[in-house]
Amino acid sequence: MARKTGSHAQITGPKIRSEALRLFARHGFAAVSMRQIAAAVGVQAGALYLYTPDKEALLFDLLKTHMDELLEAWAGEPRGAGPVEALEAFVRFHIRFNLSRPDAVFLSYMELRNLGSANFVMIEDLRKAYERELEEILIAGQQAKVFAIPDTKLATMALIAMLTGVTTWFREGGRLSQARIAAIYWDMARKAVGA
Amino acid sequence: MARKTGSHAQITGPKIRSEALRLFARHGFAAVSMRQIAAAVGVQAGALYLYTPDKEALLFDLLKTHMDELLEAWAGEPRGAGPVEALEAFVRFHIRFNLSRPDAVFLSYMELRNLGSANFVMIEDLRKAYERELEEILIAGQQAKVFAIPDTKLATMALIAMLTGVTTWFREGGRLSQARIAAIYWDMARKAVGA
DNA sequence: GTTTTAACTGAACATCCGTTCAGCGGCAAA
DNA sequence: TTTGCCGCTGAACGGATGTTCAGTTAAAAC
Repeated sequence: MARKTGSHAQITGPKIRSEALRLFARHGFAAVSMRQIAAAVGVQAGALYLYTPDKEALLFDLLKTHMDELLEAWAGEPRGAGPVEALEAFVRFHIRFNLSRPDAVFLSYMELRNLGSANFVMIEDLRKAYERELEEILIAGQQAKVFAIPDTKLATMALIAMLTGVTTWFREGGRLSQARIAAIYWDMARKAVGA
Repeated sequence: MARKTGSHAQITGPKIRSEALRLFARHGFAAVSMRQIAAAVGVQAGALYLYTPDKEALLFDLLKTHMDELLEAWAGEPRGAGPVEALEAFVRFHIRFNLSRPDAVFLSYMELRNLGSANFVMIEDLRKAYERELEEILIAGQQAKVFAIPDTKLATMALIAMLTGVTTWFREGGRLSQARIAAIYWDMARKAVGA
């Protein structure tokens, strides 16, 4: 046997990435074998190597794509005039974006350690760039005296950790809607920075 | 060769747990082999099975011990009279305890998925019990009208995520001392709940 | 000084791992 | 109708995996 009916290159590639993402997020990078991914795609293990040079590159591709999309989406996000409006935009954006990609968020926070050092640094830098976006909002608000923050760096890490945590417990169709959750988190974030 | 000079049972057991904890936290449960743990301990792989029935039981033991110690330490922690004082005690305790055991904290949040369902539920229940401790403080403060929280359950998750996040970036000897960090986080937590 | 026992070795088990590659079937262009 | 090649198979590679166990030795018990 060889290729099944029809041409599949433009289906198989994306499907490998989506199945790998799902499996890595569920069981962890090291716990998922190339054969498991292949089986989920409906293909033999060898075929995966037409789309990725090796297993780590597959993980890196998923993480890099996620971070690129995150930064690009935030860059295209409308935000208000002042620091308070900018912070509200960031809070709502972060929750909305992360809840739309729970698997990728989980991977980004858990599986960085499975990357070689060069790849690790690349993802780490993208993450720092994103954190810097929030910190600049906090610094602007601090200078405009609309925020009261003892340390903008710590506040950045605290807020991001708080917001990202939503992905660990949120379930679609739960007690609260996504909009309600975002409103509550914005309320807490606003108070936390003294605005 | 067999046993080296001296009796080692009371050394080897704890050493297996501490080395396994370190390696699991660094590389992930699935990525660490029994032979790697054995090598770190200074023993052959087969000897590990005198101390644990299998690899998953070793992970479970680490997680269970961590959660037990966490709950026990909090139970023995002095806390003030009112909800505000209790929240301050919780914030400072959580940061101090988690920073003293970064590997175990990391494991607890990342490797639950490698547990069988029975073991998973046990650890999950202990975690819920700990979260409940915080929520009860928030509920008490809400009723006493010293806190202004839209939703105590969400506030619980938000605060714990914020506080636990410290372990992901804190490095001994960094820009800020642990006491200063705890003070800043307490400031933000207090504001976030409207106290 | 002898026996017992606790602590560990080292080899073996079947199975799985990531990765490579010669070959083949189905499709499109000529 | 033939040719060429894209997308994939299926087997194979060396090595690693978790786990078991008969055997061995140092120390403890008598």
